[in-house]
Amino acid sequence: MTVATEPAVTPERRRAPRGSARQSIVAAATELFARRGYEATSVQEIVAAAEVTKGALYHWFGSKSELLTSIYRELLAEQTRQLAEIAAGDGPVRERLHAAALDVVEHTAEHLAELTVWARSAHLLDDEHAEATRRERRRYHDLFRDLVREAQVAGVVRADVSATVVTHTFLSALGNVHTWFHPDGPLTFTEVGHQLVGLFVDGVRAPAESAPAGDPARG
Amino acid sequence: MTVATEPAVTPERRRAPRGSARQSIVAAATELFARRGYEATSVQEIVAAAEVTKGALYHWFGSKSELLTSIYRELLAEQTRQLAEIAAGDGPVRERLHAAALDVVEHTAEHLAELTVWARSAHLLDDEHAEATRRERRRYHDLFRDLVREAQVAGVVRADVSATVVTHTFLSALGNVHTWFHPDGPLTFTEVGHQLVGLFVDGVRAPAESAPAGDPARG
Amino acid sequence: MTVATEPAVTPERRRAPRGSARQSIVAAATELFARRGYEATSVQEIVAAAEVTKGALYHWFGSKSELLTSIYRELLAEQTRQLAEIAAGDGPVRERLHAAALDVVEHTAEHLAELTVWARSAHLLDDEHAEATRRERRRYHDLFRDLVREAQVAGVVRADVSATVVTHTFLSALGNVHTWFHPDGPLTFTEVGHQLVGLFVDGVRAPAESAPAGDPARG
Amino acid sequence: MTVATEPAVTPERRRAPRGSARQSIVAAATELFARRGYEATSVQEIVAAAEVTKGALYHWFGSKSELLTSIYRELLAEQTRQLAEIAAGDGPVRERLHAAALDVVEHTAEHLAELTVWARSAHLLDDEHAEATRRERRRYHDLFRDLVREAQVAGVVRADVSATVVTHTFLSALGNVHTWFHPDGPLTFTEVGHQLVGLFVDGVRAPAESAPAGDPARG
DNA sequence: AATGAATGAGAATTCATTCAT
DNA sequence: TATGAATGAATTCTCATTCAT
Repeated sequence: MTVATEPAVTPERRRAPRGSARQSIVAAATELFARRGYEATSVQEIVAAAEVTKGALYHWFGSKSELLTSIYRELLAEQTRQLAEIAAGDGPVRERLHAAALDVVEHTAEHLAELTVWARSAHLLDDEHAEATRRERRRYHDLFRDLVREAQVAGVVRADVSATVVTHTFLSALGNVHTWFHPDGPLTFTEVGHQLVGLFVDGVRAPAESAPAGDPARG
Repeated sequence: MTVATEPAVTPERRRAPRGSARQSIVAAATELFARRGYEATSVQEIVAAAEVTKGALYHWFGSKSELLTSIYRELLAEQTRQLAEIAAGDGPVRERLHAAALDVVEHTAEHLAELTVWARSAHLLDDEHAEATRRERRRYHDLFRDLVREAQVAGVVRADVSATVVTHTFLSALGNVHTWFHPDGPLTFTEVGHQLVGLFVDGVRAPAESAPAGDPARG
Repeated sequence: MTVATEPAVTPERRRAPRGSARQSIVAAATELFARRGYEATSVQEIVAAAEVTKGALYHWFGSKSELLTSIYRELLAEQTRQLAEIAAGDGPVRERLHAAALDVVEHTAEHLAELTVWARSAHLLDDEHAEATRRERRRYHDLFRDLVREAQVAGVVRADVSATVVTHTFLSALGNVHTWFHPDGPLTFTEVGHQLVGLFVDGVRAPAESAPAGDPARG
Repeated sequence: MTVATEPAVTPERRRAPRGSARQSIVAAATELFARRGYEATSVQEIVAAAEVTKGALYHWFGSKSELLTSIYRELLAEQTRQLAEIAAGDGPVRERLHAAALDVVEHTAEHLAELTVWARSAHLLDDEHAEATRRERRRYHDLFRDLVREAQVAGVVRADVSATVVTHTFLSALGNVHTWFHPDGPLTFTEVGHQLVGLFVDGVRAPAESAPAGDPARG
């Protein structure tokens, strides 16, 4: 109070525009996590890339895992919003389900890197963070499963396999495209995604053969 | 124990003689990696659980990653052997493909924990180990894909989706059952696995509806 | 806010006006320092508990140590005031000394928590703060010692032990009651305090035995 | 004792003689903790002073607090051993009690620095370490208290003050000599200690005055 | 075939404090 | 009379690995 450290006029700002640190951190972390993996990326590297200090990072995020969680939750929230919108549409359920499936494909394509990181590192999180995310993830899953159920009731989707299994299968087949998809392969991610939806809907069986009784594949 | 890993003629023992430290290490590591993850398990914890010393571990394994790799390669080798045998059988391709699919399910069920570890941690390995495993993994994949191709040629599997995509989809759907399967749920793993094969073969579409022209689900 | 802390006529405000942040800070810090220790309490925790911001704390106190020092100096000032008053009384020295001793007991009982903090953390302070407090503390000590000396001269207190040792012993025995006193034990703090004064005055020797010549305990 | 840390012939030592790291660490830590305080001493400083690496320190001690605890427990064990021996002697209880008191004084004098550290920092320890030490500390206290009780029963020590209070008072008066004793003052520590035992035994009252009825100090 | 003390580099995190507003 | 984002240096601790024995 007795010390007037700074005159009224401040000639120039020291660093970046105020309040932008958080964004830089998220951007840098997303990029680094995606490229090198969560565990292999040190907090030091993140702050260096974001051009902020460690203190700033810990001002915004309580821990490295909270940072990871934050990134994922934003993604998840966006995707959930989209799915909820599609599911609440008023077209026939078959169309809504199909649109939902394609939406998952699109979203996965757009955020392949982040989702890959998540898939590999979620198990490292402490319970606190894991729990919150699990609830949100579950909400997303339930939304999709309810759509599948609606389709089963409407006779559009086979009812001899539980909606839960159908949902998990589809979502995890997509959620792991990162393990084998190569951007420089013959197909774009979206093409692959559409083939995948096709497989999911019709199965691998050649059309000619379609569903004869006593099929051994029915086990 | 029930598996005779030892062919009649073995010129020299491959590795560990009578009940040695090596086995304890592998057992302990498998269990810990599965329970806590590879990165979260320290070498110290492994040797404590295996009741051996660090020196012993480094006597048998050059590094922590070599230990992880060893565990996975043994699994992979066994699975590849079985698949090769099935693929080389002389029944109709449809049956061989189906048997192969069920075999993947069974094997996955038996080694869920180890496979989970692998799925999460493979990306952490140094190039040297990664490369060797990738080659073997690729061999397994190719074996399966060739079977799919054979089935496509025979008109048993639809040919409008690449055999590679079909293979990856099936394998990764199965490879990620660990993310959602709960042993105390209503279905056993094997039941889930069979439903999964069913889905894979016939798709989710309700039979009645089967493949009408101009289906919107066909995009 | 509901409390009118403001007497009608106050020439100038000493410090905090109406229910200000300063009081919340002192209250919160006292409580936290007492419960968790000075070093283990972060400035962040203090401001959270006081429901003010860091800036506010640093507005009122130059540093964390100044905050600690402030708390202690207020206590010390109060106690010194009381002691000075008692010492300056006009009763016989024996009575004044006894009253002083009981006053220490009462005051210690009332401020056990804060005094504990001080005893544990004073050594951490930077020289500047340490010095100021040391002088005041010394003044308090000297006041008590002078009373003891007066009592020695008057033949009320034994003269074969230095007044300084007597003073320190008594004050430090009391100053460390916190290490062993439990509020839920059989005695109240005040009862313990009185026993302590009794011990201090008469010693532990059984009265019957009192002071025979050549007592081995005198060694 | 059973371990001969020093092999007869060692061609050349890389650094210090094998296995000596632990001792260097304890020595360095004791010295630094005593001089600068526990919290103010960093692990870095300890290893620098001990000429070992951080890893070595953490090989021998699980944490900084474990190191502190170890130092104190050794001290406590030694003191307890001595006290037990004295208490179990076969002289009259008055003599044994007196010997015990002097032993505390001697031991405190010898280890003033370490005990000071402990007094100031014990409250920082995590529960695990605190608990173990508390039990041992309690054992020491009980040993002393039992001796006091025995003396009370024998009529050597006044019985109107609980043995527990007597014990605590004496032990904590001594345990806090560090707060006021200056080595360059007029008295040696041992002299002060003996005066203290004298005070403890006979009280501050001048002999002539001894215990008249209705003494106000008895309140 | 194994020991286990020691390494050394680097990890995440904390924290009192500052300062533009 | 505050605010709170940002600092930056220090802190404790971890861990895979080595190596003399």
